[in-house]
Amino acid sequence: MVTNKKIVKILKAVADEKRLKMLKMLSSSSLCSDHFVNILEISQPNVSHHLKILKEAELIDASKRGRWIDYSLNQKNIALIKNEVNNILKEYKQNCKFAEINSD
Amino acid sequence: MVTNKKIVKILKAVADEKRLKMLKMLSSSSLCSDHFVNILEISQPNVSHHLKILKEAELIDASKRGRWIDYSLNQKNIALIKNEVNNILKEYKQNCKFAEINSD
DNA sequence: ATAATATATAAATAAATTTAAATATATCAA
DNA sequence: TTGATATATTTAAATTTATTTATATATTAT
Repeated sequence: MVTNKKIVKILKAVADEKRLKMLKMLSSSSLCSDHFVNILEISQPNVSHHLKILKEAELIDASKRGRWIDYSLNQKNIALIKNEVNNILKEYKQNCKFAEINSD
Repeated sequence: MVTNKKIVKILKAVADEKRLKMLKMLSSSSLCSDHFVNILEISQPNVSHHLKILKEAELIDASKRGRWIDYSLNQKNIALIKNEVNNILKEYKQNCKFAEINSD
């Protein structure tokens, strides 16, 4: 079961121009952090920070390959969030209980 | 055409626990601001502020009825954002051009 | 071992967001 | 008109998030 808090965490992770671009970049192939540095033209620690947020939201996976770390989309969780967004606005359509909506 | 900025604005509007609850509440019927005050147990000016953010993201509509204002989901834009979220992670799957991803 | 490279972490600062408190506006009812 | 109600706006304070700068860790190549 996915809590409201978790969904908000995921949505917050996506709701950022740079991270949205990073996710789009990852949709074509897995990438290392220096790709983001070069293409988005932001500092390496900044990229590292944004990657951390995406990791903590479990939207991406990291796998070490020698000196490099390959980042890739976590397809399972991506599917999950798509599903959640699709449902957000219909799950309470019927038999709506406000008490339930207002829980965490 | 929907810009990246616009999508991020919408995602930011949704990426908040209170606003997410408000949207869920609105999925069953249109409501006035005091419903949110009572059910979410937050102050009236705070509700007003969150409603403004949802309005500016064009996720909800407001229609005046005497002393009250009825808020309702803007179904057109809700559909839009669902669609965008669904597409975010597949639109660049093929023939991905990073220059394009990194534009606004 | 040493130097170079890829990434992470920490600390400091800047910027954005959220909340609270006070006040304003608009409408209705008496 | 006066008082009550629904909502909005403004300002300030608190909190969270993003960015920068400096430094650390881990791996590889020489």
